[in-house]
Amino acid sequence: MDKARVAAILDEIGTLLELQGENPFRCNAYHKAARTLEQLDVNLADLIQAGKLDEVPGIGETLRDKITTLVTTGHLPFYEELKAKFPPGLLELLRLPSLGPKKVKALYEQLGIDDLAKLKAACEANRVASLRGFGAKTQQKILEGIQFLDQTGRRVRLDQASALADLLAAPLRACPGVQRLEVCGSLRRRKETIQDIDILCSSDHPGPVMDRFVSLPGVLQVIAKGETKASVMVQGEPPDGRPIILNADLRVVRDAQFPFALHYFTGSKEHNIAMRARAQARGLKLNEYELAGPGRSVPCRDEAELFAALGLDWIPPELREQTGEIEAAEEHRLPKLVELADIRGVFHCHTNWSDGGGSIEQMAEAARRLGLQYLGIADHSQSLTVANGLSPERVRQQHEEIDRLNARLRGFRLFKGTECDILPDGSLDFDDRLLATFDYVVASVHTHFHLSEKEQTERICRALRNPYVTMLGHATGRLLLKREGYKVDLEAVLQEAARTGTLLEINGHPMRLDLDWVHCKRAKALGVKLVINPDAHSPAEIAGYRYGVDVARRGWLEKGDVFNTLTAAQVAKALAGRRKAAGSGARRWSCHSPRPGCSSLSGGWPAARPRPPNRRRSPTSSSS
DNA sequence: GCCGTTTTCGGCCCGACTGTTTTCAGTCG
Repeated sequence: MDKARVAAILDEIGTLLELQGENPFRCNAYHKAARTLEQLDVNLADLIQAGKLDEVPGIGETLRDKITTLVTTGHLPFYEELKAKFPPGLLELLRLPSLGPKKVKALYEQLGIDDLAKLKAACEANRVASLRGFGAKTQQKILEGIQFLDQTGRRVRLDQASALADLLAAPLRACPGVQRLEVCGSLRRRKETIQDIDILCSSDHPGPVMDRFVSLPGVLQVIAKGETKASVMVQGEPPDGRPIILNADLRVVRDAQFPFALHYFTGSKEHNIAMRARAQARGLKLNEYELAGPGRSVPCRDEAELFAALGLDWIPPELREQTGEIEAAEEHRLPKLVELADIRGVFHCHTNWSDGGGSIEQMAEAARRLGLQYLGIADHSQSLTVANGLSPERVRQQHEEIDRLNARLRGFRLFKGTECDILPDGSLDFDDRLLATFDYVVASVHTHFHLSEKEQTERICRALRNPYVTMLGHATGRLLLKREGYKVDLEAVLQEAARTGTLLEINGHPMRLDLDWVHCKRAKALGVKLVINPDAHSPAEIAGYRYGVDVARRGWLEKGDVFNTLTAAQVAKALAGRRKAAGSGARRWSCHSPRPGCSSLSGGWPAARPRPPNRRRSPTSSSS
């Protein structure tokens, strides 16, 4: 059983124990262990094999044994017995706002309600309001919550939430008396999907900004409104035109409290708990209002001073996941994270030659307007007929057009690429002679998602061994909130990428954001270089690489870890060297030395070990 | 269920808000 599934089961155990009325700290231990496993950047089975699972913080003897049983046998009698005690629909009830384990338990025990349909019927028959601890308002909230769940799955994509948050924040900033205002929470940490928008502002007169907040356009319902805290349900229309509904919270504090509140409401929860513990170890108390000890308060003008007061460098919000950032900040070894402005070009872009919406020239103009120096054109390959994949003949025609454009464009460079399909057996959709005519090759899986993990992993690893493959596109094929990725042993893929010196793509398309930040961290540890691409299918989508930069930052990546922070000249040289080496059978990046300030690998970059020439030809590939 | 400069038992972050209650439990972040 894989890590993600184990984590999901532990989380569910925690919730079931809550429903059973167990000690909340025992329940929390399961939730915490689930989070820890999700963020673990090493292979779980390897950890068990090495007998080191209980060295992971938060995993003791009991959890070690349960996790080991799950991973090795695929079952856990404890979980199955616990689950059998409750009807399956009960967990669904917990997704409703204002319903926690205690209320769900009461509904089940007193009214026999064990799914959303029964709950809705009971509310409509006015049977819920009369229960002890419930009332007319709770009943109404439950009904509204059910309606809300029907409309949305509660989480939305980062780009959608960002757009909505900007719309909410702008008018609040302009409110009289507002001193500082920031969007906090998972949006500030740039998580891939978002459940709530948290807005924090400082003001000596909270009234006007609170009133403005609950009357903003798009507010469907005011869930709560006190003197300094309000919560609303708000509808927005992000750029893609599909309406989304989200919870948005506003907190107002005094300006002197702002840095503490900003830190507190940015999270993550685990990071905050560790910071509180750190304060406590120094005889201080840290909460959303202050850092204080007996009889004294430690004033801080901003977050940097707050971190400094606890002996830490300022930790960028993206790193605040309690995965070692506090220790790194203490030892002054936090990474200097890659920034949006470091990206000088992108490689994975489609044009109207395949399934894109813009011409090559329009794409180049859009890239240039974004301040990029170069753009790689990587249209689909021949077998992806549904996306109008290019035949070898059309590839040659496209190359002629790119040559013509390059002769005309001043101070901007187009690179010839392809997003070449990885066929089910791991061979590529174009033969090596044709592949050799591109500046670079993005190899991607677009079909046969159903293969077993072993087959899929072998398929991808075989593709990476093709010396003409420059980078692996969207490594898991996931579509956020829509489709799970295919089953693949990413650790094996990362190891193969390290061995072959293949770049790994961080797909910045906000619907994908693939690789996950956890795997970025692991890739870096293995010495794999990454490349941030927009997977753009229109000129407007090129800018989407910014979300890939967010993922890279969450994955602790620095400028030197990301291939497309190189200049056009450096990229041209690196790609040419790589192609030449591929032709001679020993692929190796030959390029400049890393720039000062970049984290570097040994020698040029990326440093691949030489490997045997590719002796295979794709059985299904066409000749050129 | 975990953990230990509070160390093998007892603490585990804690404050705002709501709704139901009549002083507080439950939920949320």
